[in-house]
Amino acid sequence: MPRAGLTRERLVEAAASLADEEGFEMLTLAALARHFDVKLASLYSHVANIDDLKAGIALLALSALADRAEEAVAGRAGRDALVALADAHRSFALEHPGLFAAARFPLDPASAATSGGAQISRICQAALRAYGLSETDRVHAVRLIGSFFLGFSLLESCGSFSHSQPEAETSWTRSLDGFDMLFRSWAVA
Amino acid sequence: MPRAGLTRERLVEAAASLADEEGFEMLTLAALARHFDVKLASLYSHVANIDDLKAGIALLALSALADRAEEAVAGRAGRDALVALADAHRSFALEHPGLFAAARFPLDPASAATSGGAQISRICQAALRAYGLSETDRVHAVRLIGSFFLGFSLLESCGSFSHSQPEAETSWTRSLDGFDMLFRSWAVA
DNA sequence: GATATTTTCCTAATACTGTTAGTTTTTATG
DNA sequence: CATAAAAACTAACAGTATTAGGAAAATATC
Repeated sequence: MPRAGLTRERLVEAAASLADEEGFEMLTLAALARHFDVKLASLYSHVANIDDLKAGIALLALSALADRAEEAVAGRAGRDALVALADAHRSFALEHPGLFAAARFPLDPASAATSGGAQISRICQAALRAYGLSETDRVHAVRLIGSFFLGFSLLESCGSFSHSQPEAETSWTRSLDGFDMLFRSWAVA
Repeated sequence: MPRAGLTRERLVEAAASLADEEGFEMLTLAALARHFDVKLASLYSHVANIDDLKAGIALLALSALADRAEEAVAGRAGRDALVALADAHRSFALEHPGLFAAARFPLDPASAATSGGAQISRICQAALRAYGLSETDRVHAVRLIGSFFLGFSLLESCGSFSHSQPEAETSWTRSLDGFDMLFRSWAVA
């Protein structure tokens, strides 16, 4: 029998696609093996176990989100940068629910520190620079919008907003306008 | 052999405790059966399957959170009500991580509509009444703070804030002060 | 109180998933 | 070509969820 040509990278990428299609919770080594038409135990030459695979997807997801965020804020400042950053997060969550879920898989501190997560934090910091906030207020602002992006995306994608008027979209832009105003009011003289 | 005296209610409550101790993801029918010193299959006289059990925990969690929220806002208005409501959410998330996770288990529309979730939404609406917002702005405000409460609690409990200064607590109160200011600026004349 | 009935709990069996150990087969290297 | 390394396999085991059907306890009925 010819070899399947498996690779840790190919496995992680295929698993990421499966997660987007079927849900990160539904992801299973057995399903991944079936996808490559390979026996389940064969995967263990490339990943240590299922948590290792999931950590790989998490890193991929954080990296992809960081790329989007970086491109979104490039050449923008102030309100424009804030809105672009926000939309990058939200569209990522809506287009890649599996990756978005994977991004919250718990990582060991070492991987976390060098992951796209830390990168995203820096990008957010930079995106808010034009507001001229103090050091600590910029941290508060990053945590505020990060929490909001995450919470809103979660609630929207599980349908929490779909049974009341108005559209989720409207609340999104209204909130972002509010944050813009708030951060301008936080600005130091 | 004497009977164990199982009940759907006892099962759901014990499972909720297990979820708080070991994590909602780690919850298993087998572990629950061991807890009651009963065979696994015996549980099926009281719950339909594991999703049914999880849905039961979700309803319990939403109801418990609604109770906390209701008590928190009682007799308070404006900023006081907002902060009390926020702290009720955050303390619930920190004290009951398993229940907090369970509260996001997907429910069928029928259960969801009569669950504590809908109740919490109404409590939030009421808590913001003193700001004198328009109908739609009150919906936006509820969605905004709901997203923030959820996102912040998630990030805090997975340690996202613990590797940078200042304390998460500080960002929490700073953000709530910001929301108070924002909603006052949204108020109609 | 004896009998019938319902409910609870059990045993047994099946189907998945994840994991490890050890073996064969392919590929790369000298 | 011979040999070593890596990839994929077979086989086995443990854990979880689920269903079917049986025994026994609690409950209802006469």
